[in-house]
Amino acid sequence: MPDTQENEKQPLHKRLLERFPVFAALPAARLEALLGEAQLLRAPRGGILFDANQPCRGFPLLLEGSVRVAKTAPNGREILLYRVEPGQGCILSGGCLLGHSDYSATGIAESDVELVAIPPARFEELMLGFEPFRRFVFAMYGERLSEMMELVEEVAFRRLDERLARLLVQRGPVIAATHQKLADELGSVREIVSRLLRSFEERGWVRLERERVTVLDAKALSGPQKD
Amino acid sequence: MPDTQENEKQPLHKRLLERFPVFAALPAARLEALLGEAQLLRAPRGGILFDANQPCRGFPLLLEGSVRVAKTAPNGREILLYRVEPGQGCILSGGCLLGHSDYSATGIAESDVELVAIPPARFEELMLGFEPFRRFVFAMYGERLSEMMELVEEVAFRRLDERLARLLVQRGPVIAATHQKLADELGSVREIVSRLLRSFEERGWVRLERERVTVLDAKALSGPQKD
DNA sequence: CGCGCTCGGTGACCTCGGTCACAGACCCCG
DNA sequence: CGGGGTCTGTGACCGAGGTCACCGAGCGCG
Repeated sequence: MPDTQENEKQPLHKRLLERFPVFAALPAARLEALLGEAQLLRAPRGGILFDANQPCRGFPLLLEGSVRVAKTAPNGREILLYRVEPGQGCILSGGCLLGHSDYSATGIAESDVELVAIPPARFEELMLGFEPFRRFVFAMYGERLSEMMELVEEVAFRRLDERLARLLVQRGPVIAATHQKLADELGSVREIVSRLLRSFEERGWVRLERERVTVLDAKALSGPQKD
Repeated sequence: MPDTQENEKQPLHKRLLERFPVFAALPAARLEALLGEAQLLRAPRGGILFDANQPCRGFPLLLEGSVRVAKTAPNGREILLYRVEPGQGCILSGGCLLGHSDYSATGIAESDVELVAIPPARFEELMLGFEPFRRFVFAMYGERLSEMMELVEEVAFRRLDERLARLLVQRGPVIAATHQKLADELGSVREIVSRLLRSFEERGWVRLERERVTVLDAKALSGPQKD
């Protein structure tokens, strides 16, 4: 089946399927047509993919890299809402394609990013006529929604040390990030994060180096923060 | 109970269309079939419609009353995520129907509630074959999602006095609720809400009576809270 | 090498919001 | 009318976390 007619398309075709197995069920002809109209976009690390109050021009499917979707406060503080990873689409775009409103958050490339943007008309058509894709998009919505609800709960009720600890644990044994970046995930400020990290270090739970945090005792970090 | 169905069905048919005009486009036969399988449910004020970690048995369309969807913290504090009003469906249910996960929040009837529950199979079928409904559900998702994102921002960055003030303004000139209930919307506690309300009253922005807050100066409330 | 930048550490200080403990105030109802 | 619930007002206290100011350590680079 894989007859190459155009040099560029075939690898893309493959990569898309790799990241989005849902398209395997799409008849070859339609997939071909889809890829013909979709554009492959790249953005460098730090590039702004979308911003509050911008319309959007296509539904993005992420192939490579990761996108940070965050809210920014007037005073410069930020909070991470969620990350878009390869194999996921950006849900916000979906909402704004299907509907009405503009983006209400900012999307920044955390690393160099490659994505396929499906033009609105094609997206509509897919949603309409390709059930697996619809299911895929729906599942994503559902997931994001409950993530957001979790996040609300966390921000409303959990203390910052707990939240930081959880962040460290779930982001693996070695985190390469400045304290500022960690603060920007939590919606806090650098000094506080530094302070807490320091206190974790004093208890032997982590090791601190420049731009790097190493988790030494995940269990203690996960446990209750009383002292 | 379901042998009076003939009597019940006709008004129900009408009421559903009234609240959910989207069904006007559904062929009469299919609507008939749908209503045949759907159940009309009622719950008294205060009834728990769903709870964290419960599966769900149908997609609810709210006809009457309002449902409070909230997260509860172990220590008893609560925060309102959103309200479901007549003419809306409960989005969480959608996610959990289409997918996987259980509820991650609690739904409580704020007043006596009437809803039509569409069984999963019918819901699937509607989503699949009835484009306006699909669009309706999608739009709801998008809307809730951005509401949740707003809420995250608000909880993370706004002070409680601002949030309370906004709540009062947007809930109309007269709010009939205990301070405790207001606190439960904001994710705070009674004493603090009382304190803030008192301070609003001292500035002449509201009038306080038992179980009632009257907004006197919406503009001042909306304005910056500095002083 | 020395300059300048980014990153991290720290202490003083403040404020918002939560906690506790009560005391009236209001209200329904027996 | 009296008494027990619910609602609200309040004061003392405290702790988490934000703000400010500043410094020093590491690092890249001409």
